[in-house]
Amino acid sequence: MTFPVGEIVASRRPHRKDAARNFDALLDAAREAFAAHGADASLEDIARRAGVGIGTLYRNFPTRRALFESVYADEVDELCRVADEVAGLEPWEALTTWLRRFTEYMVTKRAVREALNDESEIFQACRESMHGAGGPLFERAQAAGEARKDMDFVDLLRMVAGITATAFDDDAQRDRVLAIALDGVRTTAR
Amino acid sequence: MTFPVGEIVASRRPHRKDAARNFDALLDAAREAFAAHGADASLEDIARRAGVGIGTLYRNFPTRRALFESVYADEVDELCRVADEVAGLEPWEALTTWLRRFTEYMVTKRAVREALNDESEIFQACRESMHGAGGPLFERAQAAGEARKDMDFVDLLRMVAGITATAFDDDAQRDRVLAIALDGVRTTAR
DNA sequence: CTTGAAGCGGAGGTGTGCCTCCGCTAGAGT
DNA sequence: ACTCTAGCGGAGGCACACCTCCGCTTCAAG
Repeated sequence: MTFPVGEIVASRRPHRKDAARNFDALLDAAREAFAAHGADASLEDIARRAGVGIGTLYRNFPTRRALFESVYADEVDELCRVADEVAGLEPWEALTTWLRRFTEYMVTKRAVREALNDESEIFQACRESMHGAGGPLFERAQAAGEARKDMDFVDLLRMVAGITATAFDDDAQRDRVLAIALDGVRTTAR
Repeated sequence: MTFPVGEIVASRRPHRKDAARNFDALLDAAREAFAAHGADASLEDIARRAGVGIGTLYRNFPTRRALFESVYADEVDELCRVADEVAGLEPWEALTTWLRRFTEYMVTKRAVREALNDESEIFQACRESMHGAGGPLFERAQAAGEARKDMDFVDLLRMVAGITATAFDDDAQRDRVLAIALDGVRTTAR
């Protein structure tokens, strides 16, 4: 089941044309900055890259946390949408396709984790939302005898998250390593 | 084969008693700080925790990089020693035992990676040294038919490194996930 | 015990990021 | 076209980390 976390962000988007444009530019710049510099990207730098003044950043996102949450919620929303899209594929195929998209999401997630030590409301909602979206894919694979039964969805996400967070020599190596680990998941059901 | 990277650090250790004590305290404090705060741990904070003035830190480690390298080299040295110790165990057992120690080392490594974008001499030496130590363990497991042959030692390290770098709910979960991924490595040789 | 030099520590100058505040700009409703 | 208000931007005060420099301390060799 998909829960529209993204709407939380959408509802904060200003109505005036210029303001809305700035809002979007800030989110984009922030996503990039978090991917590149992690949790301690400079807010002033984000504003600069978005082509707006620092004041505008603070008006839209009063705290550092608010900015993180918005970028994060946006990403989760996209992830839920993908889960719906792959619903028609074969069980194992659907799961791995979704996991591939999940790895991209992890770039943002890592920065958020770093920044938000304690659990915020949105963070909690996103977690639930994501589990609601991806969990069934995994359970379907288990039911089809394609995934081992002595692990749960959280274990799987942690594994994939970890592997894709490291620096690899090239994409080929990352895919190879991920495939090997997934072989462990596929190992005849126990 | 073990290459004594640690001696590079040992050779920099001052001779005077108080100076040597400070040197050690700084390395300890730095290791802790890097583990806790990553690459951007405050040098002033490290000096404070070590109970020395900031000047003393800079005398021993003129640049941020020098401090990172020393902590890192120390850790690698330890890792090489462990590789020798497990040489007597069964192939698979030896490999996994060493990998367990490797996961601890990763905490330091991650901070170093963050800090040292470009490749330094010591960094290179450490990599070689570590491969010299751990590589044979993996090859022995491959030869014994305990590890798949369509991956190399670097792939394995990346996988383990990634998995152990993520935050887990508890140690049990981390061990479980790591075991599953290693099942993928063990999968009947191809 | 004496003494010289190796080593100590932290004050202080510089840079950078955080966040607030307020005079100015430009969109939207009439 | 006019207005009025939501929204803009960036100057500036504060905090903190980096790194240098130099007068004081303490080790250890003779």
